[in-house]
Amino acid sequence: MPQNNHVTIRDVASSARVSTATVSRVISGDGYVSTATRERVERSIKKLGYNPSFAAQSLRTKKSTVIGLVITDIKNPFYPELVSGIEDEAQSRGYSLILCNSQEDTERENGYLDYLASHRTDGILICVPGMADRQREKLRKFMGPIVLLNENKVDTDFPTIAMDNFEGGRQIGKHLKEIGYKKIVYVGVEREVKDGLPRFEGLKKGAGVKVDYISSEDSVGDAEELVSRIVEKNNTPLAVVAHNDVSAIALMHEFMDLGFKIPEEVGIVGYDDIAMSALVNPALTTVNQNLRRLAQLGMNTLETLLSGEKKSKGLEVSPELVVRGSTVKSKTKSRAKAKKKGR
Amino acid sequence: MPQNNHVTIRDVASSARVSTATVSRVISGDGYVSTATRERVERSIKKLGYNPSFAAQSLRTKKSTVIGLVITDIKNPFYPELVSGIEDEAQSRGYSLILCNSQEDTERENGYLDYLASHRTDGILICVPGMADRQREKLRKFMGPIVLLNENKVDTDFPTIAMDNFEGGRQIGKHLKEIGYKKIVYVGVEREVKDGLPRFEGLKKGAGVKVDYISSEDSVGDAEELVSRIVEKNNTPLAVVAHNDVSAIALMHEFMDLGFKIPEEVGIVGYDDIAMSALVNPALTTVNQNLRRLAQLGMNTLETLLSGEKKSKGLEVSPELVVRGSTVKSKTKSRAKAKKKGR
DNA sequence: TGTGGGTATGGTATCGGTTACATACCAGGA
DNA sequence: TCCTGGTATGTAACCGATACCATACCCACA
Repeated sequence: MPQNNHVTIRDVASSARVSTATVSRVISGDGYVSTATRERVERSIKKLGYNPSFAAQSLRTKKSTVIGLVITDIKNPFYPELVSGIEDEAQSRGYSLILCNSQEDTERENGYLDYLASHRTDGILICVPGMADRQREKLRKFMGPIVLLNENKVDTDFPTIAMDNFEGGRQIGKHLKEIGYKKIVYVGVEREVKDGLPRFEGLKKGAGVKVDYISSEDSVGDAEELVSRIVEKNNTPLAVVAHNDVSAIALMHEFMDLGFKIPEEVGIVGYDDIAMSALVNPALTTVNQNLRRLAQLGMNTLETLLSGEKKSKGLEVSPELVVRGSTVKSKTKSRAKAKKKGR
Repeated sequence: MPQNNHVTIRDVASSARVSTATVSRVISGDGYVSTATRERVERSIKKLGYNPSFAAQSLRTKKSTVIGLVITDIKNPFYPELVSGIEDEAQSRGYSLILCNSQEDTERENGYLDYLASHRTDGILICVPGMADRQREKLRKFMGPIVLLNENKVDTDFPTIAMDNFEGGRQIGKHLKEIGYKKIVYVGVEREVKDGLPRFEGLKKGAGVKVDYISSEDSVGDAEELVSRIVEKNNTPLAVVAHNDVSAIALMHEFMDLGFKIPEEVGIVGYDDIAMSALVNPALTTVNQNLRRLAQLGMNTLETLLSGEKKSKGLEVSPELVVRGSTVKSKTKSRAKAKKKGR
């Protein structure tokens, strides 16, 4: 741990024999500075190892170049891809992120929102279903733009980047119809009806057949019980469409344990296209939500709002079906080899 | 977006008819304030919706209550658990996190370190193998404590929380020996020799038999090629120990594709115990690194350093073997039902 | 020669808190 | 009665940047 006291703009100024104003101009890059002076100042900065104080800058300019990202739980495999995308977008625009893991806890949400307000965070991205409703008042008080990600168009007046769940369902339905599944079961989670309903509707539309809706309380915990409920009422072949990949993988393995052949007797479809879906056997047919695009649109919207414009709201991201072995028997080895790096 | 100008401490002061000093005392909770005054001030704060400016506080006190967490890539399934744990620990101690996804890019590491310095971040947690070596100088310049997580004891003078890789390897070896595997192959990734070597040594020690070391460039990408190399040189039954779960799952499915029976002909062991490992079929035997504990120790160490103490360094976290179906045929259905919530 | 605009730089108030110091009151002990 | 120390509150300097304003120089053009 080196010298306790920081190098300030004054130190740089006196070292370069100019005023602090000039140093400030060099740093920010606007205003007039002669080339000779600029170079002298830059040398001093490097020599002294000067870093401008973010607190002082932020206090004076009332900008923080920090944005808050509120999610429910980073351990949920849906989020890392999104967080990573947003981090990239933010980084390239000169913003940094404060990560807020709300864990679906209203208290924590509250605390974080106060915290973000205190920090004069320039803006907030929220990807927590239903939070906008719960925290309506606090959000309204926040000065600065707020963008909701993956929120079903609710009655908020915040700009929203939605996912086209209907389209995702429709693509699944169309695919299953083409393969020839006559019997389709949709397994949804009660907490997620808002996303699930349009998917279910899209699925029916795309498949053109009747689709059963089975609802569970928890998406993974009771795979065993869910599967027994399904096989009790239906004959194979049938297709099972789950609300997310984790759930789909649990269901798939449960079916396999019971001796069902995948995909001949039971086809399985997930949602999200998490990394693992390409690695299980058979690999999972699923829907890629294009989170990269969600991240981009989210940051774009936030940035245009930041620059003062009143932005049109209501963008939507189209998902894309990814067909793998859990619905189609591959002739060759079609199981995707993920190119992810291990730790 | 409400009023553009923030409520300041002066607004509160005049509303409560006291000085700003008194309001400050109420907020910070130290110094003398009479009960009557305190209540009056608190009412004003609530009424006006006052949030102290973090920038002003931080500028004056030279503390930020923010710590930087540097990792390589949040998409790597190893990290979410760790990040989540650290976020919890930080939160409960009153700190917030700035998440730095370095993506193993030296440029980005550099940029982030400058950024953290500018922000007068109180401390830094680094969980990027090898980064301490690369960034030695920049880190030394940073005023404020730095703790390295999961770094093999290198020749740094930073406090380190290490993982006991030898012990993890030893537990795997002991387990495989008890089951009766005579032939063991360790698949490691070149970039990860530092973690891998002690594991390999522990594995030999625990198993008491010769162990082959096969090294690959990428932990997942070339599962097919790796498996063909393994089966070419070895007869079943054999056990394959991979450097991480993602890699192990890829290898396992490759073996299954080729018709090998798991675990009778080929036993598979991973490392990390990521969420998915309990959900694949057969479920993966692996080593839980106890990241929760790592997070706790990391934050503890950082906090004692923050409070000025010169802390002893060199803590170590013990891992724990988790036995599942990929090494032991389960009589009953032993596949763990993960209780994680889906999205 | 005077004027005006572009260029270069410095002086200093200001952002919104914290905190050292000063002030003042009150009670109890010498 | 005076002094001391605990309690309660106010005044104002300060943290480290930015940015408005002033100053000064140079050169071109009328």
